[in-house]
Amino acid sequence: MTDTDLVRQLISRLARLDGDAGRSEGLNPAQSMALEYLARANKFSRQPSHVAEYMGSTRGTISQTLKALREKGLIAEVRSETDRRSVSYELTSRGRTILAQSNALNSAFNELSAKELSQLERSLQVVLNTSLRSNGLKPFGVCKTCTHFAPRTEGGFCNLLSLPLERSETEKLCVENA
Amino acid sequence: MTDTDLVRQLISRLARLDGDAGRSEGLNPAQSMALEYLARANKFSRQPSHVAEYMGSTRGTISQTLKALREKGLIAEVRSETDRRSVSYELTSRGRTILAQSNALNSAFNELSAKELSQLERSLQVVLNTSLRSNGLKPFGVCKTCTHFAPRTEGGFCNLLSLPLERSETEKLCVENA
DNA sequence: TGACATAGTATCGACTCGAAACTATCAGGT
DNA sequence: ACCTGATAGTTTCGAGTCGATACTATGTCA
Repeated sequence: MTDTDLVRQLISRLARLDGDAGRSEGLNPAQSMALEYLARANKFSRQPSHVAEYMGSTRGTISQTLKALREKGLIAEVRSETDRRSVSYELTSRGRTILAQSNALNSAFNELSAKELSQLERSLQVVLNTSLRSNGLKPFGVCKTCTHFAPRTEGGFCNLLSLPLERSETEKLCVENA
Repeated sequence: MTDTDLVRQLISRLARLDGDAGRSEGLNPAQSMALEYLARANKFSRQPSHVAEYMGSTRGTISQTLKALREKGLIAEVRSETDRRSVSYELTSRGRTILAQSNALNSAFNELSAKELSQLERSLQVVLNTSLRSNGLKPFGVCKTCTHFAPRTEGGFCNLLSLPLERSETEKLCVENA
């Protein structure tokens, strides 16, 4: 029983508590996670394959999860105009409402000081990025932190997609983040 | 998008990566967690109802999970001699082998210094205990940290069960921990 | 000897999950 | 224009989770 084993088990238990929070709203952990991802991802990163990559799952599985969320009226399909195979999802107003309600774990974090919380965030981020890299998975960081991002007075610019970004976009998750 | 939301999402992603580690051994996250719990719990805390409490699940669900682990030959049933309803489980040698192999996330923690790791452990423990308390769940801490524990030169003594504890027992999880 | 609590199991329906097969669409080369 | 192959999503399968409910067997207390 090492220290890292202990931390791993703490993380597992916390994730279970957190995932169970959405159950009262009729969501299981996978559905909560997909909904949260869609809420945080930018408009280039809301396709089924992106959700699958983020969650470390397969397109087939995520197809089912998105179908469940769609039938519950929490997300809506947006078809691409340039690629007729491509589908994107966005939260309905009901989806946003549900999401805001399922944050049971949040109050527990108040026990930590602002400094402890930011230290916690940094440590978890380091461990996550290392694991993702060693498993060949994408980081899905926010635009601001990306190597393709160039800051502008208002918002920024993505050098990979050659597109200007509004300020709100720069806070969102992106598949292309590197 | 608050800081606590971010930390929650980091925890979810890490837990998924960690849970998936056992899949190559043919275990799903729930099975991994139950196996890890049984490996860490003391002999008074290895009954199906204890596993259910630890995992925040129901006896019915855990009954199925334990059945799967039993059929895979990773745990063995031990019937109580004093209460014929009661069943307890312990790891087989095969179970211990499998458990030792499924620790994919561990190397990522090497990125953190010893100090950062212990700080991380402390913060997570605080948040977990707060959440558990506010949800009316048991902490499942190790004997050493329990209010019923009295240290002795070799091991200790449990004032609740009025039983001496070997040194190795004092490092194990207990249902009665308070 | 009840009445009731407790330990565990079985079953149901909705869902996850990986794997594999499948459809539709797009892109490159000839 | 045509064929080939890649890509985006969906469907289906079997094993399993999960909560809820109903069930059996055993223990406890009056």
